[in-house]
Amino acid sequence: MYSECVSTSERLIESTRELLWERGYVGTSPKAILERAGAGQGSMYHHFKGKPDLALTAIRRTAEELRATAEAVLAGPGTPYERIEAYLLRERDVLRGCPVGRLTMDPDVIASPELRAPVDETIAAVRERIAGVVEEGKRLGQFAPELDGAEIAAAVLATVQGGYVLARAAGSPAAFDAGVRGLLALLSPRTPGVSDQPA
Amino acid sequence: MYSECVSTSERLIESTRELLWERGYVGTSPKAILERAGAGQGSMYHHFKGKPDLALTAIRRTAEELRATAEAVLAGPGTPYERIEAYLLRERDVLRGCPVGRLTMDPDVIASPELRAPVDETIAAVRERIAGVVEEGKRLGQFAPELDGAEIAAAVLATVQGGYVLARAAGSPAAFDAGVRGLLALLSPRTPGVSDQPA
DNA sequence: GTCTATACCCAGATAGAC
DNA sequence: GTCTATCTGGGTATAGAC
Repeated sequence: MYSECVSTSERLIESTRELLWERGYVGTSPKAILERAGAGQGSMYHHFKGKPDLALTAIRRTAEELRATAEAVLAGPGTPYERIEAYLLRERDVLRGCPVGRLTMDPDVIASPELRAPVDETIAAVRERIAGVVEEGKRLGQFAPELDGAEIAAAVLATVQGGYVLARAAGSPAAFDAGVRGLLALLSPRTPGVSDQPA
Repeated sequence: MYSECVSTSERLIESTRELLWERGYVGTSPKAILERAGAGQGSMYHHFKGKPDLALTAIRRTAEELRATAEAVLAGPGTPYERIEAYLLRERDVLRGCPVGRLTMDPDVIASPELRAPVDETIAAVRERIAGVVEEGKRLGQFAPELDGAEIAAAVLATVQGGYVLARAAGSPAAFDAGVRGLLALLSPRTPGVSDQPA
């Protein structure tokens, strides 16, 4: 219920973001959005051309937010391994899943190039960012030189996205954590030159 | 269009399986099922109590099939690493995603213990099966003894499920393949006692 | 068993009053 | 800008004829 904040159009966007996260695109009706935003039909069609237009605005904002969050962790302090570790271990509302990744299971989103674009671009950007960190780690001797940065990045991102699937299937975040620990164990720097176990 | 095969109830189930895979539970209407099955309203409500009942039957069958497919590969010939490799590299219609995993993004499936149960059980079973293979590999010295079978299994399954997400976001199977190759590189047997590069 | 008819509410959008 | 009709079609289910 965003009834008490800022402009009507803002409340519509934020309500849509929530509902897209909770129920996806096909599962979200204009009516549900309006109820949550505390607005009437007219407001929505005044500010937006329709459901796809409003959803596009909401998706773009969510995508941008996710990108910024990932960037903050991946550009943070620490060795490459530590930054990837921080990305994987970052606090998440695991059972809610990824607000961007879940859209890939939405037939109407995938069918619309416009709606899919922000999803695609965001995931690609994060992937490239992680790949860069891995390459950096290779130069520092923290990762084996035969590893491919882009492939490891894909595995890291996939573990996160797939972790959500396992967790939601089981109704518990435990499976997500297990997958992350498994990947970190495999990724753990072998060259004892740079330790990931300080103190 | 299952109009030409077996019984009406069978056509209803198969049509539902297809639509659940393509569009998920909230995106699948009884009407669409009936059209694809070439049946009328009456047939559906004669054989099933309603949409949830029919969906449950369809989900159970899909789940059982997936379990059998995974079992066939994981119980196949080869070393533990080779069997996990075979599982990861097995032919998949990547852009269609996982017919079981996709259901975890469906709010109505997650909200219904009955519908979620087969999804949960199937994923848990495959996970345990993979964990067993990893433990076997540890005993053979193919995997490092400090690895946790259950965690590696979660990472393997998550890489597959997440790989679908990356691929669908990009509109190309390449990202799935990259993630799998990345994981296999990390998983690659280090102890040269057992080689994964024959010939 | 299968069909059509009917019901009722919701999805998505438009029109026009305030 | 926002509201309340109003509209057309679809989602989901029931009733009852064949």
